[in-house]
Amino acid sequence: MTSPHLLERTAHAPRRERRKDERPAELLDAALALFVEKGYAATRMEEVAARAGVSKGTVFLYFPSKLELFKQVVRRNISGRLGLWDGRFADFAGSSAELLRLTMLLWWERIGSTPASGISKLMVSEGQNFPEMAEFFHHEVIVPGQLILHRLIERGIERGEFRPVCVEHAVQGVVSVMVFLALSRHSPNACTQNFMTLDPVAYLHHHADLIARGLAVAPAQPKESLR
Amino acid sequence: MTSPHLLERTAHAPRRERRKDERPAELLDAALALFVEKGYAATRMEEVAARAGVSKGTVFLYFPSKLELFKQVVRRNISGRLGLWDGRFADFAGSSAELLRLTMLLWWERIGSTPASGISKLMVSEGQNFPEMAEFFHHEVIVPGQLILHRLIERGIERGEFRPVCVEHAVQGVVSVMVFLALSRHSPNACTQNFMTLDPVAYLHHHADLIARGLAVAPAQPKESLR
DNA sequence: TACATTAATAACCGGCGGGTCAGTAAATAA
DNA sequence: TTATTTACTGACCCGCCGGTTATTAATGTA
Repeated sequence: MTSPHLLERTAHAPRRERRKDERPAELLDAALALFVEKGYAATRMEEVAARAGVSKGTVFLYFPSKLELFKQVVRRNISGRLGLWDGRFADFAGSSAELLRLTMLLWWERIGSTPASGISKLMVSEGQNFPEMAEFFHHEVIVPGQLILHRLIERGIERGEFRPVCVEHAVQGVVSVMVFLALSRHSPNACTQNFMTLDPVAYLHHHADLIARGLAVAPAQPKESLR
Repeated sequence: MTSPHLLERTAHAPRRERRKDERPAELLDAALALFVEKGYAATRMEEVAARAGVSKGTVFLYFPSKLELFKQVVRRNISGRLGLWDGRFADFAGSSAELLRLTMLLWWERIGSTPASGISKLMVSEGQNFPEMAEFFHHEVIVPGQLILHRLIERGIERGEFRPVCVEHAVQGVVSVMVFLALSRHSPNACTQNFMTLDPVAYLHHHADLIARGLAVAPAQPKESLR
């Protein structure tokens, strides 16, 4: 008997297409979706290939290893977009509190609300098992990302808008808000059916207010420093 | 050359010990430690055996499969300890707010502060990939655990201490506090070097206050209902 | 010492999955 | 049309790991 899929295929599409330029992006998108959906270790290279409509061998034609594929995914979806913020800082005229709010909302728009936010969960759950992956993520995302926030807080202090708090702690506070939001979006029914049903944007506004108020130089009553 | 470890072994201990009674507990402890440390999928049965000082075959002598081993770990460390709370409810004389605080602190003492809390993270990160595991955890831990909290909240309402809020939502609020605490303890340097350095007990007291205050029947000003 | 029982072992099996490579066919050139 | 290049394929390799089993030795009994 003749193979049935061959008949089917020849009817409408060539079983082999040569599209060198589009492949990498398609593979990276497929990989991101699967990494977020199933985790790094549990995602098989053949699945990535299948979702991109290609054979397993082709994946290794464009990416030398699974780890390298992951790194490119991170670059494409996170590190590569970190430059967005740099531009905003130089010519921003408003208050640092507004800049902080803008930063958090921009993060949500460009990263948090996209599948890319699933990578955070991935680092939490599998970073331990793949040291090289964790290290890469650290100096490719964590360090530059915190640098952006660091400069933001310092800007506020220098302009006399924020109290001279420990910058590291303040950065920590901002990061934890975003991390928690990212995590909650990618744990379907973790330990209780989706334990964060509230509106993410409202959540961010709320914490932007909270942090800005906590950092503001002597607003109302003397409060403990934000940690 | 003769095998060095053989010489070593014969010097001080029999390479084979028959201790039928102690093995299961030792294996379960080893398994818990490794599951929490490396995750379920990444933990190899041979590692479990090694940590318990036994060969791989012995593990399967006591537990028919990896999944069953996991289930026993959950029973030993979580479900099996859930009965602790039942006793407290019948003869407890104090206020429901105090009972809530007691419940949360007891959770911390018996589960949260022990390695068992790592299982929560495990469910978040791998539940998706192991449906049977997730289902087991759900009706072995989630359901009975939430039932305890459910009865606690209802007790408060019936006694006129709490407002007649949606019980499910209130339960959700309590659970999320404990889940977050458990998660933060088992993500070494996730996305920012240990992003929760504060004292867990203080954290629980703080939220116990917060929730009790939020549930209290008309305390000061009319506030939005706890969600 | 002889023997039975059985806890524990270690060699083994089979499927899976990351990675390889000889070959195939789609584009381009001659 | 023929020849050349190369994007793409799929069969294959091999190490890993969950699970099995034949064998071994520790213990109890007499």
